Amino acid sequence: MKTRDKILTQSLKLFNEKGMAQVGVRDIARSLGLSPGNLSYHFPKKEDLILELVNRMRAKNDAFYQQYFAALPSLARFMETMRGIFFNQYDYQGLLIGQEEMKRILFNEYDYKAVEERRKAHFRTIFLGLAAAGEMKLESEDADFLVSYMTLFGRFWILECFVSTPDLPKDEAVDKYLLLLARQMSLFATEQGKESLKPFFE
Amino acid sequence: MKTRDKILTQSLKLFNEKGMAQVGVRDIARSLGLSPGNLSYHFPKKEDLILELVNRMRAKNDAFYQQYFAALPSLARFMETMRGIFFNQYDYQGLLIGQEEMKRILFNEYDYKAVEERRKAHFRTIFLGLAAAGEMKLESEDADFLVSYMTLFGRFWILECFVSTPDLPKDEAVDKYLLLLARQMSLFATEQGKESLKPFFE
DNA sequence: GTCTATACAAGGATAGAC
DNA sequence: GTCTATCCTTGTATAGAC
Repeated sequence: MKTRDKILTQSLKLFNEKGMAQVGVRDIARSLGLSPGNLSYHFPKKEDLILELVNRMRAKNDAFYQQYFAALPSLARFMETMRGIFFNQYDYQGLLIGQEEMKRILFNEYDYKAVEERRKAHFRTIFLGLAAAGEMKLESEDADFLVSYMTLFGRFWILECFVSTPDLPKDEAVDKYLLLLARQMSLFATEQGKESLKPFFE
Repeated sequence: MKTRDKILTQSLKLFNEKGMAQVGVRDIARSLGLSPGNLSYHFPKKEDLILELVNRMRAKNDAFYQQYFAALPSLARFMETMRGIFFNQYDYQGLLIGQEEMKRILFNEYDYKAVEERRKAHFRTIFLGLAAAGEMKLESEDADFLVSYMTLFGRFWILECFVSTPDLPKDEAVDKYLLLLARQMSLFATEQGKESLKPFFE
């Protein structure tokens, strides 16, 4: 394993354990038996390290969405997709919980407005697809409402999880919030859609 | 105005503008024409300053809830209460956006598990009261579901707001998320309850 | 009680030797 | 690619003036 990869793996581990702000570059270097300067060689700024981790997390999330769009839409497949994403978010929890630092870093790096627009359009496509497939019944402004719900819930379920129940194991945590998501979806599901959601209520 | 109050007011202003982590004790002192040591006299640790601000925010929130419980429950009055609280949260945005630091500070200071339990019980009381008053129709696990929704939404609407639309003015921001809340409530509202919610859809 | 001056430790970052 | 030495900023603490 290359030093660069070792640094990334170890950093994520430490960030997940103590939070990004609580882990210094010296901590990371020491825990790998490297000099702080060496770490600076691979990642000039702590920010560069974090950004690389963010990109890896995003790549995995994107893969899940691509998988979803590769076959016919159903609420069951939507929920499976979100399950994969929730687990992925859990694995990168350290990045998602340091909101403040994250926000600053991402705002500098990306055109964040465009990213947000894509994010919204993305979910809108998913929900309209589910309606077209007969899984959901969406009237006038229901799609907008669900998109707003999903962007907030999909981003902050993990923060809520670690704030309100810090000791909940990974599987239980994901199941708990997937169940909440399924309940919300079922409020707009057709009979067919409710059938599709059944496995998530057991 | 006493120095102590000046410090609190100015700190909140700076925290709201740049975030807690980006504002140092020296920044606060300089912007008030004080020495850093003087600030240390009034608040030995930055944490003490933040905790005092948190307590002020909580006191205001509590006042809104007390007002709600002082009269008969209705969805209209519930929404009015949340409006007051949302505005208050907006005014203290700097505290609520620095999640990571906040979490660490609060976990050290309070029995956070107990606080979370009270928070949940609190919303449960509100929703069961609304059901008893004929404003909502709650079946088997609907109350649990709404409590989970409300704790997450009530805590993170403001983060979502500043992440996804950083430039939205205060009034529009609060209206936007109150509307989302009203939509969610209306999914469980009786005819009477829907009537009560009408003003929030205009 | 209120404030200034100052010192110290820890963190991010960089320059330059090997 | 790796290391040492060094700089600057930040949170924190304290001695001592008024």
